[in-house]
Amino acid sequence: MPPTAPPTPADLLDHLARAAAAYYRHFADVASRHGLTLMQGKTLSLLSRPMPMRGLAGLLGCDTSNVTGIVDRLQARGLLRREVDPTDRRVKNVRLTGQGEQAVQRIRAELMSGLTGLEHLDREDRLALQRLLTRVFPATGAAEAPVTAG
Amino acid sequence: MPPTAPPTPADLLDHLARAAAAYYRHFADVASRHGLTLMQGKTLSLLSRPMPMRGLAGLLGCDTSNVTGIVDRLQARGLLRREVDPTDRRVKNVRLTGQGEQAVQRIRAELMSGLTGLEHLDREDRLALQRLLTRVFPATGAAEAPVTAG
DNA sequence: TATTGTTATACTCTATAACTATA
DNA sequence: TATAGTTATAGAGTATAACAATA
Repeated sequence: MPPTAPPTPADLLDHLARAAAAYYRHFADVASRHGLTLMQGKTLSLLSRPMPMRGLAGLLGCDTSNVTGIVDRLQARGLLRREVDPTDRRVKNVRLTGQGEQAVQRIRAELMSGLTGLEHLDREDRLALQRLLTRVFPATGAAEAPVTAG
Repeated sequence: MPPTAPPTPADLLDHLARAAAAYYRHFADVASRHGLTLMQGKTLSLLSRPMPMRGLAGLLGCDTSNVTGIVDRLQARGLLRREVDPTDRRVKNVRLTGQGEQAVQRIRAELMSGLTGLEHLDREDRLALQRLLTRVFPATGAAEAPVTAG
C-alpha cells in the first residue's frame, strides 16, 4: 500500500455526501421494516418528550402544515396522540403512546446494530469523530437538538 | 474546561444524525436558491458524465419510474437532455446541457463555501475524517459511487 | 393583534403494475 | 424471453395561503 494521501476539501465533501446518503438509506430501511416512512420514523424518534406541533416542525425542518398530516397518520396507527396544553389551549402537545415508545426502542436498536463500524471504534476514534463532525457541522440552535433520527 | 469524555456509540449515532441532517439541509438550501428540489440537485450533480436512466435510478436510490419525472422536469428547464444510445436503442443516456453544467458548478461552489469548517481542517484532520467516515460507512458497491449530492 | 394549528391547493417524490420498444 | 424506459395510479411529503380558536 502506498502512503495514504490526504483528501482535498472537495474530496471530503464527496465523502460526507456518501456518509449522509448511507445514514439516511440505513434509517429509511429500518423505518421501512416497521412500515414507516423516513419522516414518520424521524418524527417518532424526536418524541423522547412530548412536544408541540410547532416544535416538531422546527426539528423536522418543514412547515407546520406538513406536521398535521404526518402526525395524523401516526396517530391513526396508535403510535402517538395529541394532548391540548393546559396552559395554552392553542397548543397541542404530541406524545408517544406505549406502542410508539416500543417502536422507537426497536428502531433505535436496529439503527445501532446496523452500524457495526460505529461500535468497533475505540474511545480515541469516537472522540476524534465527534470532534471533527462538530467542527464541520457546528450546532446552530434549536433545530440542531439531539435527534437520533437525523 | 474539564477533560472531554469520549462519546458512547449511541452518542455518536446522534452526532451522525445531526451531521447528516445538516448536510442535507445545506444541500437543499443551495439547490433551492437555484430553484431546484433536493432530488433535482442530486440528479444534476450525478451527471459528471452521461448516464442511462437506470444508472441514475441506482445512484439516486429510487425506482426507474421516478427518474422519468425528475428528468422530465430538468429537461423542460433545459438543464439536461436525453440521447438514445447508439449501441442499444432501448437505452437513453442523460447528459447535462451547457446550462446544466454551469448550474452544477455554481451549486458545487456554494456547497463548499457554505461548509467553512471543511476548508479549515488541516491535512491530518482531513485524513482522519476520511478514515473514520469510511470505517463507519464502508462503500458497498455501485450505489456508493462518488456523488457530491449525497 | 398575534400565535397555534388546521384546511385547501398544487406540486414533487415515491413504489407498484402494466405497457412499449427494443434486444 | 428479457430488458430499458414510460405511463397510470395511489399515497406521502412539501410550501403557500386562508382560516378558526385562543392568547
